Amino acid sequence: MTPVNLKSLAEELKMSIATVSRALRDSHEVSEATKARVRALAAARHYEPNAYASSLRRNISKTIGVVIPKVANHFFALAINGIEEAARQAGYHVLIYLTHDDYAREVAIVQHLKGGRIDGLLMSVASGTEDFAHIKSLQDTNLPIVFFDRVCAEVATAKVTTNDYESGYQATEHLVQAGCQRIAHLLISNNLSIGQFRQQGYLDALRAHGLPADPDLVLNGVMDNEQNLVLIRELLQRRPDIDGIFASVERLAISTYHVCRELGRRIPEDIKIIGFSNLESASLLDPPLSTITQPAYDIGREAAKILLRAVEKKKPILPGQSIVLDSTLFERRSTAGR
Amino acid sequence: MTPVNLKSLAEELKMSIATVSRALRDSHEVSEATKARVRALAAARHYEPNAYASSLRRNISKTIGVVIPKVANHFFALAINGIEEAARQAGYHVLIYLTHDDYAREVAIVQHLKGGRIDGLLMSVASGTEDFAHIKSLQDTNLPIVFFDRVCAEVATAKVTTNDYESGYQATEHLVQAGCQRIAHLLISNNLSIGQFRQQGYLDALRAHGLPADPDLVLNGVMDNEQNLVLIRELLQRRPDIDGIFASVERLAISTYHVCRELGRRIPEDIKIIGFSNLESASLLDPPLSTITQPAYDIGREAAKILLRAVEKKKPILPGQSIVLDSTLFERRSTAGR
DNA sequence: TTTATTTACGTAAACGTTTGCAGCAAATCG
DNA sequence: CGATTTGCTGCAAACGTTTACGTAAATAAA
Repeated sequence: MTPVNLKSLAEELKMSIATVSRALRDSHEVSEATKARVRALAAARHYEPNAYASSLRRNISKTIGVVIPKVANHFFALAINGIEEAARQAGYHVLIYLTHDDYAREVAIVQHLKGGRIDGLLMSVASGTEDFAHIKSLQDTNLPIVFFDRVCAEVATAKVTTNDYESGYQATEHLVQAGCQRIAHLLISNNLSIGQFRQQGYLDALRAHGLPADPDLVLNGVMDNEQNLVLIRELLQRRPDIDGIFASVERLAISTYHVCRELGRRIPEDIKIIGFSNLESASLLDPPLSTITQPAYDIGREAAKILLRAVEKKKPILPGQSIVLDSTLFERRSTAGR
Repeated sequence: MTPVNLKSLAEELKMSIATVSRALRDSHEVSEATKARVRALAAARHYEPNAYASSLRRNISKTIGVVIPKVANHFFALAINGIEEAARQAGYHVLIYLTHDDYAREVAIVQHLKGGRIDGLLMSVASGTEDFAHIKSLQDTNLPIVFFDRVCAEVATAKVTTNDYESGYQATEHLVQAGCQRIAHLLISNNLSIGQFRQQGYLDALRAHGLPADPDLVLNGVMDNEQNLVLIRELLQRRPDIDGIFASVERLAISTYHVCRELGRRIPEDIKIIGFSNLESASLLDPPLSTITQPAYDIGREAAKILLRAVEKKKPILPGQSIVLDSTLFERRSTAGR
């Protein structure tokens, strides 16, 4: 089967390649009559322009990259959903890369992206990432970057986040008002900025309500879920006075449920739990889990919009374009008052 | 900043572009000495080959496409995870497209992919798709395609699925053995082949255990979740004799939980439920949900492997390469016997 | 020594598209 | 009526890479 490209169309129409190209791009330099002829044949032959030739020539790929830690996670899945929606509307394609929260993988991926494959990048950094040279170096190639959720403070660009400090404060206050006196905070990898904000909200809420801030009650989770089960079990056994748990990460809330079941701690009678989560089934858990839920879809969509706007206008992205969206606290039985 | 490409490297090294290119591709036509020099400079300049120029020239993009209905769904999220893993290992990139189970979108996406942007396609068809001309037409361009989970029988290629018939049979039998006499089957869009297989397994299991097959007990769900709640409520009210539910789709199982809660039906005392699901938190639901769980990650990975093997060897994919993986039945309290 | 073979590199033509420039007719203006 | 503009089209050069082919020198074979 002879390939269908500008050349073959031009030959069949007995005009030059240039005219065919212009006609298809709806250039004003082409008469309506020839445009119609060209379009008709292009449609008949199911012509699709070669994306790579076009990208090479125009130095524009109509593709954005998304680098995230994982996809099997409601938050990121919803975010991708929003990103894909915004990209599709703008006629962009979406390349996806998973770091699995591994610094080395993140570096390799970012380096690879310098090949000019994408016009812009959306990123949520790996929890293990402490050095940002790879990202800065990518930005130096004039590639627009927008961070979402797990942002990187050292890189000057727009960030789309949620009100993590306030959410941490609210969650803690919610537990206090439900009657908790000893509230633990479970978070992951405190070098992530969001973890720090939530932790600060937690601390300030404790202080505001006259509760002591006990470092022993702050647990830094790890990547491995089995290990987290052990850590949480140790914590609950070492400190039987804990009567409230604020989990900054969905996984840790789930793990806490498992440990409580194992140890025979009743939720919410013995211990109350609230966690960051985008679980659809939170209300069906036993007991229904109180959550702080981030607007994940909107985060993805807004981040993509900012990025695409910059890409289209070829303007640099300024930190001033950052957006902070509000999370929502859903009160359910896991924090029911006495 | 002057661009770093083969030309600039060649100039600096005072050799031809061809030699630089060959050196970087480790061609045997280049001496080790010059290879070393080239590699050193390339590394120093952080050279990354232009992906589009390379793709254009070699007619190979090192990119595969993934077209799925949605991503905010455990099954597909895990599948993507497997796909990305296999792709990364083989040095491939992953473009993602969501159809939202919309036929028109699927057609548009597939048509768009004819631009030569990808070397191969992984696909799980939209539930609304009944005509497969768009897919066949894409396959006619010699693009290798592998289906997974929601396959398309009309297109001759490899498919990666689970043992849906057996799973439907087992799930139904499991309910029978737990004491159910009137078992309903909730599925979505019966034109999907997987739905048909599961339905057949359901019917055969009923017959094998001497239970009548009542068409009134088979509910075809729709896209809209709110609407499904209404349908399920109607069914349970119209047929109070229903004492078992086999949900072919995770969402329908969740909706059933909500309806049961609303109607005051106790699970598992009044009604037992088992559903296809990849919910990590199934065991934490109230009550824990018995599930048939598909090996989603493996499905994605195996599908990607088949595809990539064909892409690399430039060989067509034969239906004979299809794989059927086994799902696992997890027995939990929602189907506890009397 | 002559001839064949190997090694290492350069030349230049592709891949399909976009676009500055030129050309050429018809239309408009001075 | 000549000069200029306007509308449409073609020519050809890019974009950065890969690779068939050519070639010169070095080595091996005769």
